[in-house]
Amino acid sequence: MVQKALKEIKRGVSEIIDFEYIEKLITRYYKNGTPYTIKVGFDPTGADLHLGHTVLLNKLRTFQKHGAIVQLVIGDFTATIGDPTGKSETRKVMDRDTIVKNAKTYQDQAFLVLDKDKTESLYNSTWFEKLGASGMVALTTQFNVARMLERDDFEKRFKSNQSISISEFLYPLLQGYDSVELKSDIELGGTDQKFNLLMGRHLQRSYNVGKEQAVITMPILEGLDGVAKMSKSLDNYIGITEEPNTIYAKVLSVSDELMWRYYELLSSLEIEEVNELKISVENGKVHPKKAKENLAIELVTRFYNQELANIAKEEFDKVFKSNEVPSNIDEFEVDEPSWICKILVDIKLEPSTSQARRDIKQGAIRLNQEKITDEQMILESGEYIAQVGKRKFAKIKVK
RNA sequence: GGUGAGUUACUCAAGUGGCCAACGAGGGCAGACUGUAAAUCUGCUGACUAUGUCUUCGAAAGUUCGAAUCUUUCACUCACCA
Repeated sequence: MVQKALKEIKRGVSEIIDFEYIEKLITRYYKNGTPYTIKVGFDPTGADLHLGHTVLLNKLRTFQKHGAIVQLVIGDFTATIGDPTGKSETRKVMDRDTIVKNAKTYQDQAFLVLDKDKTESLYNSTWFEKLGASGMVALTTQFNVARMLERDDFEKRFKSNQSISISEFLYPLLQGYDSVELKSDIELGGTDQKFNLLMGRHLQRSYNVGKEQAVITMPILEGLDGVAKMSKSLDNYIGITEEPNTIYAKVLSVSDELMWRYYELLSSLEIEEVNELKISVENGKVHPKKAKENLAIELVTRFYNQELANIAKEEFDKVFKSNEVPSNIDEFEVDEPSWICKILVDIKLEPSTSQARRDIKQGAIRLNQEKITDEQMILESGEYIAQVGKRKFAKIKVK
C-alpha cells in the first residue's frame, strides 16, 4: 500500500527534495492513521483556474487520498507585494477587494478537484498582520542578499540591470514563513517556485519548528502554443470552467507533440499506459487523433461528466469532420437589409469592417455554407448562417 | 545630483524632413494541403462603404508648404560618474 502510494506520488513530478521524509509520513499514516499536512500557496491575482493549475491540484488530490490535509494558503497578504517569479518585470500591486473576490473564485474552482473535507483554507494575512514590524525585521535577518540573488530571475535581472524592488526580496521570505506558521510537512509548487519552497525549509530550521518540510516541484504546463507557460494573459489556456465543447475543441487543437506532455501531466492514466499508447501511435496501431480524442474526453469528463464529453465529441465531429453547422449558435436580428460587413461587425463576428473586407477577399466568409466574394454585398431579408473562418458562426435574421 | 543614450504597431526592430499607415522578423488571422495536429506554400495584419479620407511613431507645444524624422519643455527607461 505504501509503495503504491509513493509510486503514485512520484508520477509526473519534476523534483522531490527529502523523499525520505515523505516516505516516513506515508508509512506512519498507513500504520496508525496519523495525518500530515501539505501546503500549497497561491496568489489570488487571476481568478479563473486553468489546466496548468490542475497539475498541482491533481497532485494534492493524490496526497489527500493518502492521508494528507491540504493547507491552501491564500496569499492575500503576499499578493499586495506581488511575486516576481517568472516575470522579467516588477508586478503590479493589487487592491484588497479584487484579492478577496479572486480568492473566493479560486477556492470554488479548486474544489472541483480537491476534497473539501481534507482542505484547510488559510489567509496568510492572519499571521502577517500579527507579526508586526519587529517580527518582519527579525524575519529579514534570516537571509542575506547574496543568497537571495541566487534565485534565477533575480540574478538575471540583477545582471541585466533591471530593477528589483526590496519588497520583492520579501516575497520568498514571507512565503517561507507561511511554512513556519503552519508547520507544514510538505510544500508543493511549480518548478519556478523551487527557491521559494526551499526557503520554507530554511526558515523552519531557523525558527526551530522541529521539522523541515519536504519539497515537491511539478513541471510547468505549456500553453496551447506549446511554447510559453499556460496563462490567461497569453490567452493560451484551457480554463476548467469553460464549456465542455470549448475544452474539447481546445484539446484537439494542440500539437501531437504537446499532447504527450498533456497526457503526462494531466491524464490519470498510469505512466506505463501512456508510454504504451505512445508506442502504439508511433508504430501506427493507433491514430494520433484518436489518442487526442481520448484525452479530450477524459478531461471534459473530469470537470463535467461522461455524457457531456460524448456530446462535445459528436458536436466537434459534426462541425469539423462533416463540415456541418454547430447545433447551438448565437442568433441575431437585423432590422433592415444592410451591408454585409457592417452586420458582421455589429454581431461581433468581425472586429472592424476593414477586417471583414479582407476576410471576404480571402474567401474566409461563408453564408449558408457558400463562400462569398462580393465585399459590397447587401444582405436582403431572410435567414442566414454566417461563418467566419473555421470556427466562428452566427445565425442572422434580416427583417 | 552630473553627463550621455534611448522611448516606433501585439513583441523585437528598421526608418533620421516629402517616395511613410511606416522595411524586416516573430506572433496572430485567413486560404491551400490535412487529423481545426505538425511541417510546408500563399495572402493579410490602424480605421472608415474606401483607388480616396481620417487618426497613429512616449506627452505637449513649436519650426515648416510638408514632421516618426528638426527645436523646446515634460514623463519614463538605461549606461557611466557621484
